[in-house]
Amino acid sequence: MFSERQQQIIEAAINLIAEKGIQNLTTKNLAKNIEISEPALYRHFKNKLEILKSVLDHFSVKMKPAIEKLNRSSKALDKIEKFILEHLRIISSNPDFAKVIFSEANFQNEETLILKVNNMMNKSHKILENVVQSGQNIGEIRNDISSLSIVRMIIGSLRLLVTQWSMSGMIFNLELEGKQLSADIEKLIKKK
Amino acid sequence: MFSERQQQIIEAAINLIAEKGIQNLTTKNLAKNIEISEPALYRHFKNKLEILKSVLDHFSVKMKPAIEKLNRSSKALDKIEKFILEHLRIISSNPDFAKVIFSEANFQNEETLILKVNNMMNKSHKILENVVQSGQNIGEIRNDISSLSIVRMIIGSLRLLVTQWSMSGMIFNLELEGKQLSADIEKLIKKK
DNA sequence: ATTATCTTTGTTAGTGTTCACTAACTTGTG
DNA sequence: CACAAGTTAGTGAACACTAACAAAGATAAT
Repeated sequence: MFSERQQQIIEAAINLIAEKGIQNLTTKNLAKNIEISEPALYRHFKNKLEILKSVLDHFSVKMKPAIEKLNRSSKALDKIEKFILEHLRIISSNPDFAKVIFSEANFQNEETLILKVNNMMNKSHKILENVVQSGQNIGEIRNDISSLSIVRMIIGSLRLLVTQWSMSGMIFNLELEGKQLSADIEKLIKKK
Repeated sequence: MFSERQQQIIEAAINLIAEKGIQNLTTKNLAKNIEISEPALYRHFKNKLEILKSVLDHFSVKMKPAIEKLNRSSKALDKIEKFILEHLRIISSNPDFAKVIFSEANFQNEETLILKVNNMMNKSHKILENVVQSGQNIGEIRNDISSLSIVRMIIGSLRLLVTQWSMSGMIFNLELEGKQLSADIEKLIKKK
């Protein structure tokens, strides 16, 4: 799909965003980062917007395993734990991703980018909601609480954890902290 | 503290950010919005950074009641409910705030702005953590779960709810949805 | 096998636009 | 007549992007 040069550009773009935010992503910085001239970028992407779209696609591909691995578990609670830990594992080993996630909101101006981000978010929310609902149906998860609230708490706390990790300069072990969070969530929503 | 003109500029800045994101906040747009010339802005603020700082200060002042009202309740669970509902009430009646919250992350580049945002967040997190901990101590809140996890779930789901409300174009009733969330959180963390 | 041509990927130099901000001057008010 | 608050005109810097040309390899005709 993407040529080597294109991948190089995408990765450089992510680096630049992670370093100093989205406003650090300029064609000048991008070109300097991979040591080609600025116009050479336009041999590989139509314009800057296409680069940003490709960053999101790259992002979405890298995050895929976090959802695909869910089916390997049979229990709902195990799936939820995997959902949390796999997300954190991927972010942990691609720390730049954490910063790009927060820049998402900065993409506000471009209609197509907003749509892309919304679709990505909605997709994983729906998958998790299905897991929670079927867990409630088979009596694994308490059903005196709406699945929507449970999903909001899981994804909300997950996102906040990543935010805190990123803003703290990544000083704590994200995956370890995630295990604690995951265990606590399980305690709360498990049906006794 | 702020002159009338300064307040007018701050409010216009928030409008612009809410409308099309932080990159929509230009001196040109700001001037046009309040129908003065661009240089006139500099009679009231040293530069654009000072305007952004003032936006955050304005924000912080407006959000204050959400925390100050906590003391009127005696029970921890009531305080948590108030924490959630007051935040949502303020955001609900100042819808532009929701968008500005997400632009927070875009302030990345300016050291002083990051500090301001971090301080604001940390302050309310700590207050809520104290509420949770004393609730655990007096046996109102279950203590088989760390207060950190509980706080993360409350604030995480609160932020996500606001994000979803804002991204959906504010199509649902934020306060109503907040009541549901608050009730569900209470069910989960209440000691029986 | 050699030559001719096309395509890909790069370069240097420069475009117009937008940005935050300033200089210098003006006007209204106490 | 001092001062606060406005104006018009314009600054250099940064931005995304383009025009024109160069080099090198692949393809194809002779």
